[in-house]
Amino acid sequence: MISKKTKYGIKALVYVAKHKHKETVQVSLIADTQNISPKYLEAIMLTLKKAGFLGSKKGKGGGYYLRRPPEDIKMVEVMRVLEGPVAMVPCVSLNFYEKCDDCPSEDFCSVNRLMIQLRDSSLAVLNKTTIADLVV
Amino acid sequence: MISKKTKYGIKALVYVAKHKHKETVQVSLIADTQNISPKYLEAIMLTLKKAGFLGSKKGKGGGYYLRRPPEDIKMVEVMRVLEGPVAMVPCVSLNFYEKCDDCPSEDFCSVNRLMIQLRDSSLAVLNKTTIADLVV
DNA sequence: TTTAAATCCTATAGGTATAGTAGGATTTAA
DNA sequence: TTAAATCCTACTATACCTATAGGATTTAAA
Repeated sequence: MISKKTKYGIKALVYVAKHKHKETVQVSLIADTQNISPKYLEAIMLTLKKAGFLGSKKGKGGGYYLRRPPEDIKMVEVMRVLEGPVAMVPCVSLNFYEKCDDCPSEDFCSVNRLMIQLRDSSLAVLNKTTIADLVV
Repeated sequence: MISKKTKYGIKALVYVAKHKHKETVQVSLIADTQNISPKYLEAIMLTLKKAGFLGSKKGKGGGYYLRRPPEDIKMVEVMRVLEGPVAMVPCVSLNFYEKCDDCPSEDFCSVNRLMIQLRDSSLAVLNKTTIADLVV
């Protein structure tokens, strides 16, 4: 299960992507139309900005805009920023690798190989899908 | 990320599957060899028993055994029992469906379609893999 | 110059799930 | 009778999620 943070973040990115390049979109507008808690969404937008997906303009008439063309933003990047690793165990994560405390060797771990397959099947989807694909 | 419960549960099933049919395997042995907290594993084994994967024998010389041939136990069943839904959002779950509070319509939800693709790619892996495949 | 609108930032709280632990009840082979 | 094993209930500690609160800062426009 993905977190609401991830779900909200994707919805917000798609919403912003529907607007013209550099046209600012306010958090309050996104929150209203997408049924998201405004303050919570604020924090999510900050995260997406720090990750480089969004730019912002402060003050009256300000808001957020996409910094990259939507067709260039792969969902795998978005997921890693919002949700974390694509892999379901740290020991098969490409970007967030960690050794398991309980496994003496990954080569002989029964779970390991299954998780690699799941990771790769998810990566295939997330690598070929972009924000532009989610804009209807 | 899957829970340790799921990881431990899979390892335990695979461990039991390596033994002869109806030969009992003790929780303490699995816990020792797989580096799992014995009491925690106890609870997991109970879950797997109630789900029909394992049978048990109480008392001295007792333990757990597989109730079904390992090549008949699909990983998708195991995952659903231990981890819950395969889908990453309830609104695309086949076995644990729930409507989203925030979405007025699933047809127009940008997240929905991506999550269906992720679900199906995971299902493809989990449907074709069995416990027997994880036994080396 | 003032005001309102907007992002930005920190701290905190409440709820829930995870990963156990504790202690005993029950069953069974030897 | 004893020891070994599953079975069962209840509890705890920690971390994470989902916000909320309150303000600081910046900016356009009146």
